[in-house]
Amino acid sequence: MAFWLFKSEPDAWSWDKQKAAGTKGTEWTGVRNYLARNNMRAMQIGDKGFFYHSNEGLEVVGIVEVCALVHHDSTTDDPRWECVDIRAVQDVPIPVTLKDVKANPRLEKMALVTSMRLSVQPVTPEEWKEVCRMGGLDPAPE
DNA sequence: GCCAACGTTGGC
DNA sequence: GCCAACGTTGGC
Repeated sequence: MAFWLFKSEPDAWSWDKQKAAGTKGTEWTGVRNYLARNNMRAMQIGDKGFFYHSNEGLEVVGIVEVCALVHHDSTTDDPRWECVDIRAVQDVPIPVTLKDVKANPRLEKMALVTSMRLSVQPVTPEEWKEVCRMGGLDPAPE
């Protein structure tokens, strides 16, 4: 199983809305970046991800799970753009802020720091465990 | 609201 | 195929 990080501006799509979408989940639409799309192409059912609020909050607020493999993004006619479906799994009890991530030497290589603008990012198992620990989720959900 | 970083577009 | 111009993202 692989780990990921999904970025969203709370104004556009917040963690509350994601949770309200329930276990059926929602399409992660609107990605118009090849690298981000390729990350979604690599996702498997059951892969876990962090839900990160950009612009406002700047923190990891929840855990999500991939519940549908990549398929065409219904919000565009352009066949290049695809998306997966994700569903909320649980809150992160203590949201992990970008500041916290930057201040932690074990997370200095995290894409959140090094590839600031990438909206769908891979997360290593080590980073996953560390962010979960910081977020008050211990042991980390497998 | 500003601006740096970076991805994309388009002229050559 | 290069690279300058442009647009967008996202932290501050």
